[in-house]
Amino acid sequence: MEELDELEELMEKNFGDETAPPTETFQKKMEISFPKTLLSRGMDNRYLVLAVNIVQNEVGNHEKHLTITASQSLGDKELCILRNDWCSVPVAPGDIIHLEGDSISDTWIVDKDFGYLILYPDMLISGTSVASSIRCMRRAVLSETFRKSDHTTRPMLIGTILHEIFQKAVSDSFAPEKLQELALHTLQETRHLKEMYRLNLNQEEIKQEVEEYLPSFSKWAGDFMHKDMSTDFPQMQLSLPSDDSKDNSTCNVEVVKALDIEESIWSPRFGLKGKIDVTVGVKIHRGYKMKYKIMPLELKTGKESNSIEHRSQVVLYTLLSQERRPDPEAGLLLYLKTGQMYPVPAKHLDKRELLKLRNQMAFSLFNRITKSASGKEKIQLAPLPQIIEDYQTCKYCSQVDNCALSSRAFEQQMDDGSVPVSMLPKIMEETQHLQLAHLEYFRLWCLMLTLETQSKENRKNHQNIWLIPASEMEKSGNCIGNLIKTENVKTACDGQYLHNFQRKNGAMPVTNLMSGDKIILSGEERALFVVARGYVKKINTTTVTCLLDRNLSVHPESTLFRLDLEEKNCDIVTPLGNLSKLMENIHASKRLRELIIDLREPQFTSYLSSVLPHDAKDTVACILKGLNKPQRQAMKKVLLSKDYTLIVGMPGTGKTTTICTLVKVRKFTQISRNLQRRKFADQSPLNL
DNA sequence: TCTCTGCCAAGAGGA
Repeated sequence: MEELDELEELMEKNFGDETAPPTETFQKKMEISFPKTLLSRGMDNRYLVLAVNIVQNEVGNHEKHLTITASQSLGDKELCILRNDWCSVPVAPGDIIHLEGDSISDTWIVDKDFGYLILYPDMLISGTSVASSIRCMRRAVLSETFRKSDHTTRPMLIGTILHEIFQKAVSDSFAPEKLQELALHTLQETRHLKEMYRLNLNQEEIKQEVEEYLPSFSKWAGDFMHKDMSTDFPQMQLSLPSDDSKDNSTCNVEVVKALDIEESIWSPRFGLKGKIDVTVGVKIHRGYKMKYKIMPLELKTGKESNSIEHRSQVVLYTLLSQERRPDPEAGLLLYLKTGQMYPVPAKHLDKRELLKLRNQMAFSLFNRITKSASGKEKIQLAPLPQIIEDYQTCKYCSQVDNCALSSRAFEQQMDDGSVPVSMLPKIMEETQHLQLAHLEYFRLWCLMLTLETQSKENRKNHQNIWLIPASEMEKSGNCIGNLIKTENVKTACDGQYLHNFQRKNGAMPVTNLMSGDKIILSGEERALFVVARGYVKKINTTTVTCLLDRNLSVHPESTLFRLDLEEKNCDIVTPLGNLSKLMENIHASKRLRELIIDLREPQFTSYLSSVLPHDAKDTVACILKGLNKPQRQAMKKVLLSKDYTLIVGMPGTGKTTTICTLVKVRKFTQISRNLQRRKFADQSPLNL
């Protein structure tokens, strides 16, 4: 019932009359769906949009006027005027927004030169996602929705390995013999070896390809890393927004040191998140002037494209950086193949356009359900961003299958001309293996899973970390604030650090936190939130021990930390990914579709002897001894099964026991089969 | 009001 109410509220929110003034009931609803504490002023301001009006100004241009409030009572209203392209932001009454810029006498103005509006700022979207939306918004939205357990490719693996080598070298040395050593070491790591095995790649071949990059690493270090004579750094064209316009735009860039690698930043100010490859301290020499900046350095191992996507990623990282330190105003883009480095100034125009893309994406991801235009109460998935007509982009798109599938399942039956005719053949080609029943199944379960997330959306808690002080959150039992580090940080293993914390004054508060809980660690200060993530290892009345993914010994002893439970959100990423996989044009999926959608009856073999090896019989009989008759019958059925067997039973009738036994039997028969195979191999002349 | 289920993550490169 409660979920239905929430759903109705949602509908109301999406389809309320945009221009109507907020009525009493509307305000009441808003109070229910957005707890008052989530509105705030200041740096992390959160405004609730009460009304949206399109207004024509004196010059005849359109403006969007938002009536907004950040006050608890919703009574204290302010005005936000959106000009120029900002008019296109899909903002509606009931939305939460964040505003950057200045407000003069309770009026905010966001135009092409000043200010930003961030829609649903607590929805954090990754920088790479936003950058990928430049070419195709639909692809960006689809890859957030169907995050397939995508297979790594060879170039990706090499990219990952090279990133790691560079990141190690930057805090160690770029001397050729050192690089060689770091490369060898990295190539030997189990996770990389596993990937090579999966991709059926030759280790020596990968090693060779990796080694080809190393001279460029050294060249880059020679060109840009700190040295005594600061005269021969390569010339670069870079002017920062804060530079004097009369100044020469040519400068020398000197990388003084690396401050962090893989720095993970969440920015609820810009609604973004991401990981910065390398955070570097840079001296910019211009004539006799010098500026010191801490900038993001983004590494790329592929073609030296200096593409808009790559540059945008850097611009977005300059926004993330502002969570932790002063505005870097620019970032660096380094192509590891050649050692060529490009400076990327973060201009207002670029930031504005990227944040507008982020808003569009946030809109699509937030409003996933709509009422159908024709049917009165019919609930359905909201339309995805439109299909683009760019054969080149689609050719290399990792989401073509989901794109075509969604088009067939959701769009083509609407027949509203939203699908470009020229793309129809491609869509048919991608989906010709699916029958109507399959599309119907896909449509139904996409909707059901999406409805499930929407009904649970409000329970997400991580915005509490930046919107609610620890002292307040502690009352819920899911947070502990006012913590300081005690003892030294111990390295548990690669990328796992053991930390001890104690209350600065007094004992631990009453808490629900237990050993094994997933937690987010932040500084009590704004600049340090989500500084690490990990698990509670041990907790008692005085000390909490955590295993974290970052070493916090770099922070001063006096730093105050808070620890928040990372609540499990409703995760439909996996089920949606599976749903997408079920529709793939591969044999395994075809078989599963037959069984699951077409309801083909499962098949069984007739004799156990054909599934159990001869010499395994006694042992299997022995394993089965502990089971009762119905359990043994179930086991037999499972062993004879070619497709699947459903075991149905009341609680406590022993389904789990049966499954455990099944695992034992499978394991044993596997061993016994392998032994047989080995015997055969030993006898064969090839000696496999 | 509590239980259960699906969860490591943002980016690795391609044009």
